Amino acid sequence: MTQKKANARPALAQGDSTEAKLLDAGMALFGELGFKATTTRMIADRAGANIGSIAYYFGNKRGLYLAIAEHIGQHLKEKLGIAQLFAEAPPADELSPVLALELLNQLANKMIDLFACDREAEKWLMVIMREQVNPTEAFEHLYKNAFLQVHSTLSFLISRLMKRSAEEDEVLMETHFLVGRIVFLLVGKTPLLRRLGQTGGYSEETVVLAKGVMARHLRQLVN
Amino acid sequence: MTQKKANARPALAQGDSTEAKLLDAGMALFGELGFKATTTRMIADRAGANIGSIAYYFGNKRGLYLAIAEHIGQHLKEKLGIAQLFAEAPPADELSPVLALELLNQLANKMIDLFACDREAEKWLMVIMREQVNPTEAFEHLYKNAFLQVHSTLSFLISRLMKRSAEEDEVLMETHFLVGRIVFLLVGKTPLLRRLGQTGGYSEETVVLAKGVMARHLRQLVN
DNA sequence: TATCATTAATCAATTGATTAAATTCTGGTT
DNA sequence: AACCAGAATTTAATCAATTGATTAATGATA
Repeated sequence: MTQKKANARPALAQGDSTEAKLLDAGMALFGELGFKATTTRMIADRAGANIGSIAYYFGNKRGLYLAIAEHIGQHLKEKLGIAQLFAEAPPADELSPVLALELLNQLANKMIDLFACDREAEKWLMVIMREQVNPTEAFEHLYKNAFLQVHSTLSFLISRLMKRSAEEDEVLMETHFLVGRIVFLLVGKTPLLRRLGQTGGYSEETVVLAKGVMARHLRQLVN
Repeated sequence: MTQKKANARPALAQGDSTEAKLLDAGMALFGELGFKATTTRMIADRAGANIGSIAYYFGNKRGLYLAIAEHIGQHLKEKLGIAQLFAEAPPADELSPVLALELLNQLANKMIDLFACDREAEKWLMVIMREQVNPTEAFEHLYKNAFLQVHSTLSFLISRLMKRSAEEDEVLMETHFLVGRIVFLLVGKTPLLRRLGQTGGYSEETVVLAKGVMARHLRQLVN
């Protein structure tokens, strides 16, 4: 029996506590290697902690994974600032196509920066993506708190742009295609860098190019 | 020492031989679960073969994986019929934008069918994608014989469409965005089906919709 | 002192690999 | 056809290494 703390974890493990270091290490490793290929020893080593501490704080390996999934939704929303986006915008029913395009461009650019450049976010973005491809226990949470948040925000803006209803399949498909283009900057990073003759990571010019091409695509949604 | 056959395998293991069944089973499992999460016992069970036969035919688990990677390039080229595409087309330097658009639409539609509907191809498509995300020994082969084949064919057609050089970064980015949209039909299948309120797989109408939206996007490349 | 936290050691289960024996297949000879 | 020797293939059992989990002892903290 583990009498330990089990539940009732302090709101959001902060700083350099063992618990926080395990979450960070796990996020990086699960994102890079996936759940099965990541061993508890790797996590403990990377966190500079003992293997036993995983059980102490999270029950077991899967418990740590689920705890990580719960954090990711917050990370994503903070990074993209979806909340602020609407705070400054007018009420939904009087959002002009012009302003919708402007907001859509802002959000797309933020997403491109995140998926293409943010070396730290890269890790947990991959956790989200892996979970969409091979859903496990954590899928529901990540879908609802991460994927759907972004997807529905985008489809709302696109619906205003196209002067359609946000529930139409065509709007959803456009949204999915939009997300696919950006996601593939991360998922297909290795082959694209090859194609571009670059090494290491995307150059500043490449990111600008991606945003430019994306902006043109978005503009053409209005017609 | 294993004096067995080692190299010199009969061109392409056919039919219901143990070797072919191991390749099939491995393709499905590696594609679904990834290399690490797939055990040799799973493969043997699914193939209705003995665990030892993996070593007998392929040396070890990794050998089977690499053998599978070598088959995938052929599968892909057959399914997309890239060879035929150009057999019927005029020489490269006199390919009009109109015809390029037509060929591009054909290829894109074939890819959509493959990524969205082909339950059998789904497995080894995922092997290709996994390898682009987390390159291993098999990356070089799959990139050169699968990914690059498709990517360079698409970028050539797009370059004709945009009246640009096929080496320009903007053409490569358009190509990558095109591939990303289609790949995400597979990678993001679970969340998109949710969004569309469908279960199981894409409906016929959804596939038609995807092709229609894609066709509009391609048309807009001409401007 | 009593709770919280960390550590090292150990356990059972799983995994990829190996082996030797058993079985099937093949070509050549009578 | 019948037979057989040798190769090819399949099988069951076993091995060492790795893995997630557990435990009891120790250290730190309030």
